Amino acid sequence: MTAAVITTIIGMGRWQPDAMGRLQRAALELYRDRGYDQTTVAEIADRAELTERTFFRYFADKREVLFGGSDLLEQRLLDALAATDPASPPLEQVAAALVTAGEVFADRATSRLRHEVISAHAELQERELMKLARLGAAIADTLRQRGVADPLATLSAEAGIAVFKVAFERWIAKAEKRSYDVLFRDSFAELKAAAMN
Amino acid sequence: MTAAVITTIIGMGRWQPDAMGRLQRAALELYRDRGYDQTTVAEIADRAELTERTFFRYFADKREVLFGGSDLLEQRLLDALAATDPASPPLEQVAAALVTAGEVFADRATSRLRHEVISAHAELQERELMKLARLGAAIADTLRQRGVADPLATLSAEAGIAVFKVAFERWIAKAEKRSYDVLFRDSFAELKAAAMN
DNA sequence: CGAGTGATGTCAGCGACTGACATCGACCAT
DNA sequence: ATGGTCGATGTCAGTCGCTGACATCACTCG
Repeated sequence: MTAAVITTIIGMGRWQPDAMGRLQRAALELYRDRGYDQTTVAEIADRAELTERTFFRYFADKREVLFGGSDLLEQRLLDALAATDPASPPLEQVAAALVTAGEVFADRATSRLRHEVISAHAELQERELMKLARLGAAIADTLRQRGVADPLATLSAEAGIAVFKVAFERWIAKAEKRSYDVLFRDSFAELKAAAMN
Repeated sequence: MTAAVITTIIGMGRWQPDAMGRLQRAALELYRDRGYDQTTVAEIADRAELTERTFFRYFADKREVLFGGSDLLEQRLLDALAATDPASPPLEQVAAALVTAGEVFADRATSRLRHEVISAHAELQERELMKLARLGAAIADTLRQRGVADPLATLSAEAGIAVFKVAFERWIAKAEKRSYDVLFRDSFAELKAAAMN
């Protein structure tokens, strides 16, 4: 392990370092430049100086290469949720956790580029929706473990995800300057206002 | 056209009638019995006494064959939304429309079967999430056309969809006897309560 | 020094999906 | 009636996503 780290740092091992990262960058560039469906996995692998077979060892399919960060987001989110006051209203717990989890986002320009690529292709949107749904399910699970009954647990999780989607879209909108947490809190306040009638 | 209808009714045309319906039924049965990924499109086509090529003329891909009703749902939903009071709070408009749109659901047993098949396969869940996302986008568009500003329009649509998902899942839960509209209204009330803190 | 390991490559194959073209009853105009 | 058009289907060949089985070979460790 130590030796592996050293060869990674020095970059003189049998293989060039960071194969996964090379694949991710190659894919993002090609998807951006030629479009998702005009790009073959073989081309991605070529650009990363690897083979198609190796691509599929790192990523389950052609879409997954764009969603490397979602495990990290989920972990951060669940940690943040665990740190909230279990006595506070569930929706407030979820909102607080979603604010905290925003720390893991890459810089705005990168997030914007990635989101543009995803928005341009239905298959990629489907995968993104799936990641968010998993996130919602994980939140709901945690709430249930904390004693929140259904349907409140599921509803709080789903509503939180809805606010998250809106806040994230606002955050990467052109010319938007406000920070993610400001936008999230604003969107959350708007949801509460909308629900009070 | 008249002749086409007659041959369809009598069923003596050059081809057996209702090719699309035969494909849908064959697919649902095979997905249920052998699982989605153990079923090939060629097998579905065979059971429907058609060819693979014809399958792909009716459905864009192997998943889409399970989602024939979603255009109808969207149409019904937008009609219902147009019929609500534009002066009422947007979230109330959305909720009212989602109650009405529930009329298009097939009987509970069929919905349950279809949902079981979908729940068993991630690829199918992705497609379902995409359909719901499109529904949400259509709702938000209509609200904006009616003068509702963003982010309120998007938030109302997304929150409505969240309630819909929860209500639908409850509706098809084992042993559930209450009607969809009762469950929707109950879930909606729960969301409002959750947001009032 | 030899055995084992792990990241990668090679190869063959299946199945989803597509474009181009063929078929052939039904329908229509003359 | 006759010929021409049309529309739903079939045939065929090909590309690409994805997988299992097996090979390679620098590196590591005993």
